[in-house]
Amino acid sequence: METVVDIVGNEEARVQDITLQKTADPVVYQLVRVDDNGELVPATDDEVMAVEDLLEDDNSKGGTPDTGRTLECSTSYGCGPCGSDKVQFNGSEGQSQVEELEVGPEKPRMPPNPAMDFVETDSQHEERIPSLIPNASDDSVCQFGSPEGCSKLLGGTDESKTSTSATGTGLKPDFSLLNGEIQLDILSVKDLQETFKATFGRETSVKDKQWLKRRIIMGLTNSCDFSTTTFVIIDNRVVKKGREETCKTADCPVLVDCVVRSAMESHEGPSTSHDKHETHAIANGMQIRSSTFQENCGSKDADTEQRPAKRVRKPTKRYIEELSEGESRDSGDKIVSLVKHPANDQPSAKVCARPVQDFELDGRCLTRKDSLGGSGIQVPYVSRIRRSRPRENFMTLMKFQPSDMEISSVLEKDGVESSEQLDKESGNEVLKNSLSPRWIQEPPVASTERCQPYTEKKTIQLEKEVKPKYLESYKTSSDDEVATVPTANGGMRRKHHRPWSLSEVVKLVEGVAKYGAGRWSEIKRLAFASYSYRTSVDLKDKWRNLLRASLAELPTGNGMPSSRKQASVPIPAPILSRVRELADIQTQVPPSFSSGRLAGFNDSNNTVHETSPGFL
DNA sequence: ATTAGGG
DNA sequence: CCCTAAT
Repeated sequence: METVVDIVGNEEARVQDITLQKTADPVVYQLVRVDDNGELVPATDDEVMAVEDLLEDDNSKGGTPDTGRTLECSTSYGCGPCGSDKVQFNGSEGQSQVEELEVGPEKPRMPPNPAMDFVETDSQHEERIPSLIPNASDDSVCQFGSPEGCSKLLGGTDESKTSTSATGTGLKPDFSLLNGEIQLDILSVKDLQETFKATFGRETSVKDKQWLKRRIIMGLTNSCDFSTTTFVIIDNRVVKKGREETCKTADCPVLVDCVVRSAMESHEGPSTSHDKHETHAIANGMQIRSSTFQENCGSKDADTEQRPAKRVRKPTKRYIEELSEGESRDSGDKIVSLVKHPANDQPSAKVCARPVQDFELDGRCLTRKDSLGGSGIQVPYVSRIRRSRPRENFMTLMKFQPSDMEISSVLEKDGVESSEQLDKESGNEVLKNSLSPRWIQEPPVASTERCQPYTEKKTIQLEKEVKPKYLESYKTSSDDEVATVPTANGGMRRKHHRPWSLSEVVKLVEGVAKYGAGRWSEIKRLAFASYSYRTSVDLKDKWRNLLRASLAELPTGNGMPSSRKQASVPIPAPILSRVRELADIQTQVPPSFSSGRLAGFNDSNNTVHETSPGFL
């Protein structure tokens, strides 16, 4: 049994590129897996994430961006006669399988571009991606789709196909400059690199003129058609074309080879033909795909390139936008909101507090088609944001850390930072390095490792021990949407009570300290950007409650037990006292009243001061 | 659209 | 939390 992963619709068949695009554009992934029955099954969220992790890891490793890469996954599969697992990724544009099929015929008019050549450059540069792929069991693989602006996606998946729109738009400013390849020939490497940059918006370190030329030409031409690149990962290895050998070796039961190739590559030249074949053979399950691939390219032409035309990479809409506008995030936000997953309600443009974070979020739009066959509904979601219940996690943490000490220390730090930190700790985190499912972090080392020797590529392991149940729970827990429920009187009511986590409370307190009570919208925007739920009204209400709680606590004397309701999340005394202080400050505006205790807070702008520990 | 308050 | 009045 082999597992095949098809990545269709990548703008380019290189993982690296995909990775890059992720940061540059919202990327839409479609992950579909072919199960044992040969049915297309939507990949699970975890699988999608796994793929993302893979990509991210790869990216972080930092290879040369421009070099081709090979994705290799070593997974250990049993040798048994298992059905093949296939996973397909389709670009947003492509409709899953259907799309693939079309591909061949569809593109009669291939541009003459040079194919991309991984091969040329690649071989030297190959790198392995550290990632993962999972286990053999039934589902595993993932596929990445072509990155595209989400907006595009949303708008219509087919844009890409219709070369027109995309192309037409702003992508080509450079074109004029360069008039075709002719000029490219006389350019120096440096110039080519410049051009490359101008064309693709990113630097390249590649010095190979040919390569650069091709890329540039592609970039320019590309607009006209959409590129569907297919990566085929067979077993776990992704190989570029030309690596037949590896493929062959694949038969080794344990070790699987995943071959990734771009569709174009398969067409490539002379030697290619048989390559395809092999690939084909190798991946029994996937015949369809491979065949389709081949078809695609047919004509090639004038290019200096010998290879049949590869599909050209079509710059994504977003990419174009970025080039022209230079603005990165807004589309992302829009998209997100469209999708209804307001990870961040407010762009929080004013604050630079956490641009990076936001960007990360925005930049990634994950969409999955739930339906098989590509006709389905797209279920978009922001990928990496795993929202779990902060509170639970937090509480867990708290168990180990005496609340008072912990909190106070946290408070001592700068407000924002501390709160963010808390967040991370609480598992709300968006950052990838935050706690992620263990299956990603602790890959079960597969027995397959041994087989690896084949290539120099690095292997990645995709963990796929995700169990269905786990997944289920995951899904349910991750819905951070503000689920609303129609009420009898016709209004909408929030479905779930969202207990305030300590971290949220801390944030709120900090926010009040910084911006002042009453400026809820500000606090909301600045301090609660990551909590899309929690409206400014919520903040206000919570503050009110906190205030009450803090006051209730004062009367040391007596009746505390009955009068005071225990909040679901006990608010640490230090925080309550802090609340009190803030309240005092607010009300006692007059500076005249600066007692020693309040000294630090006289100024409303005041950030947390670290003095007087006793204070907190 | 945001706030303050009451329920 | 929701709802509403007042800004």
